[in-house]
Amino acid sequence: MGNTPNVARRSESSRQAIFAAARELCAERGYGRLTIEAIASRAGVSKKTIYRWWPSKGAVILELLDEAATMKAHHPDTGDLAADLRTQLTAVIGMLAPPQTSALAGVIAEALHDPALAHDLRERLIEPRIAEFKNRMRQAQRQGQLSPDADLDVALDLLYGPLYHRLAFHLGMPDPAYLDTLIAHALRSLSMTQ
Amino acid sequence: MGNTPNVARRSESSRQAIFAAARELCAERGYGRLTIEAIASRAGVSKKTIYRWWPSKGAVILELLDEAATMKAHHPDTGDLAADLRTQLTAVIGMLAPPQTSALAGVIAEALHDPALAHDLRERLIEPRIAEFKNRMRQAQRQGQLSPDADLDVALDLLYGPLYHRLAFHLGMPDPAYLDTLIAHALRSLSMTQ
Amino acid sequence: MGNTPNVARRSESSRQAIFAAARELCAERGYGRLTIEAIASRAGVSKKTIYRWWPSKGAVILELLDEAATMKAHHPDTGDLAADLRTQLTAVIGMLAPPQTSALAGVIAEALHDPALAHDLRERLIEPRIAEFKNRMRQAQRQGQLSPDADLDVALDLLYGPLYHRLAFHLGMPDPAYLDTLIAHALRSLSMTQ
Amino acid sequence: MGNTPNVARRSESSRQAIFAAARELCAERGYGRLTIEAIASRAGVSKKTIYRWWPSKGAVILELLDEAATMKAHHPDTGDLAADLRTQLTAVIGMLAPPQTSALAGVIAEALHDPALAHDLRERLIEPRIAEFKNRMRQAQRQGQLSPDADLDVALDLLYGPLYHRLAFHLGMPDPAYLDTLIAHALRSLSMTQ
DNA sequence: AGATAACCGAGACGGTACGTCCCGTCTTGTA
DNA sequence: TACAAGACGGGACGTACCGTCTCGGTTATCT
Repeated sequence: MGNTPNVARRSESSRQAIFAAARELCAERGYGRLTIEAIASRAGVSKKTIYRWWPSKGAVILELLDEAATMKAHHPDTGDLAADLRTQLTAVIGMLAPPQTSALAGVIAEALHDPALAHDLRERLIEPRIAEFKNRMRQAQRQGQLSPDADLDVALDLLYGPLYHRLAFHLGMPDPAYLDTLIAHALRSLSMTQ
Repeated sequence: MGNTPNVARRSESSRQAIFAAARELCAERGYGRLTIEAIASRAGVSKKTIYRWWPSKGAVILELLDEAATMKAHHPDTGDLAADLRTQLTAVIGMLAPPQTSALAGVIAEALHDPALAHDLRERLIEPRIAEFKNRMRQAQRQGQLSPDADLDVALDLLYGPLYHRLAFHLGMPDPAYLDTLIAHALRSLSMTQ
Repeated sequence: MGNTPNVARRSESSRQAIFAAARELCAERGYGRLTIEAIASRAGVSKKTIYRWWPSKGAVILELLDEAATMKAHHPDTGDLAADLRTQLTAVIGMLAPPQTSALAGVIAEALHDPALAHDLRERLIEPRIAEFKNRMRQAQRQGQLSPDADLDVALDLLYGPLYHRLAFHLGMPDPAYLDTLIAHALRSLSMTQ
Repeated sequence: MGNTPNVARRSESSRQAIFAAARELCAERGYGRLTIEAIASRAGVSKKTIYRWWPSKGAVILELLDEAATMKAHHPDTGDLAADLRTQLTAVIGMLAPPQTSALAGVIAEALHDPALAHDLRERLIEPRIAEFKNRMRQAQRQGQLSPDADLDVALDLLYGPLYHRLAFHLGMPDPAYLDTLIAHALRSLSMTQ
């Protein structure tokens, strides 16, 4: 009574084994063929252990992506907005790369019919990155590289939209030259006063 | 003269019953909970009949969408480009509407891990519509509403991209006012000389 | 208008093709894996044509066996009863030979759960042969090789029983020496007066 | 001390439910119309649970028969060989009774095209009973009721053969009087010196 | 220094759907 | 009208995973 409650005595080694297995299997078979059973088996872990900590395979992958994402610096600020955007967009393109085996593309697909996963995806993975993006854009506004009037929601849509449009219909990711063209169009339209 | 071959031929009534069942079930349960078994059962059709003509539920939905799409006129040409784009984009937004039960969103999700479906989705549904879009844009160029130099691939990315970006992360579809803002930005940047 | 009615215009060539296909497939895959579809396909015949003339695959095989059986002389009468029985039993053993691919064994198995087939099997194939057997035995009685009191039903049971008992439990068919032993026991007990 | 291994173990209640369902359904519909699906459904068990432990419906029925058989005393020894044989044969006749719904007849039929099942049928069900039969016969030899020279394989064939011959061709099982006649013939021929 | 309670592996379990096979019926044109 | 071709509704097959559930065993705090 009145004593400290048990903290979760979660096994970190199991957690890492699960992530490693999930990453490997996703790369080998693609997200669609990935199963909890296979992850458990490959990780040498009981299925129960996975279900104890995550509600679905999407949640495992989401946490894995989140962990990977937070390990990297994001939205570099070299002072050159267009160059920094190119760097960042190229990184995202790399993560969506072959849609078959891209963990991120898999989670996006699953989230389309799983509202709980969609919620977590937006809240834990996407919105923090959107905030970072807007911070970088505001910094550009302060530095006079972008009009102070620029609508940052529009900026997000114009810059990131093409990637997901192309992902959705397998139109191929933009090559570097075309990416520059896109960035140029977006920045140009954002910097014009209405 | 050139008469019908000696084969038992496909039942049109089964085909329509399958489409009707698929449409209903997708609306009721969402694409993710849709199963071939349920479609067959609701349509009063054997599973074999579905598998005889389509390789997966995605292919059924794709053909259904294609049939629905070709029944409607597309990319209206009222002479007012921005208005016509608003009309068209609003129609697409309507099809993606609640991602849970949108047949189109479901096919997009499935195509992310099914290359064969992805191929058909692009070839049968998307590319013809992209061609229509570009025709409309070329018409606008002829009419002087759009710079003759405008890059139509960029146009596609800037105008449609935001929809799929928002779909992917459940950011909510653009409302009419914001849609106009997007269209304005896109057209503005396209019409500037490089 | 009082003209002659159409007699059944059954195609004899189809009938023979069906029998040939059935025989081959039964030998190749065994009776258990034999299907009407495969017979039709191999025979170059429509399934409908098979169903028009036979109610089941068992009936096809039964007719095939009947046709084969009636082409051979049965129950030879060389004057030596034991030798003739040995000849006849050896022929039957040959027909039951590898139970997997024996058409006769297959029909027997199927008749165990198909009363209509069982009826036809008994009536068309078995009872005529039982009658022949009894005729031969009666001839032996007339010739003094068998007691006139011998119970021919018992004779049938004692002589043929061992084959089916061994068939049922895969105990291996009697070899020639053992077959002679069986015949000797049977005839001895039949010839004793009670 | 040699304790239980660290594994989830088989559910005895499921096993009994499966046997009960199989028994009932076999009696209701006959072995031929018996399906794994129906057994699973009636037993309130998943199909996988059946397939986990048995390779086919024949194997389920075989184990069920084995279990039932080992629960009863066999080959009684009252000192009267003919009477004991009559008792035993009558029991077997009862198990083969209506071929449609006899589980034993069903397994025999299936074993005719399933070598693995045939193997198990012989090894687990039949050979132990043959051994019991021979023990009883040897006891009779010791007690002077049967010639010490009697060939026990022949005895088996002559006594049990008629049952399976009659089963195979739906000739009707022997009635008690005829059964006595058969036993008398068999024992007589076995007890004669060669 | 136990006690004890959560975690862990293993994997059986009731389910649902899969995609396939074959059934027996039917439809369509040809001969 | 018999036939080949083969689509059809139906039902069972055997498999794959789902998410839940016991089972013993192993930790790792908390008395």
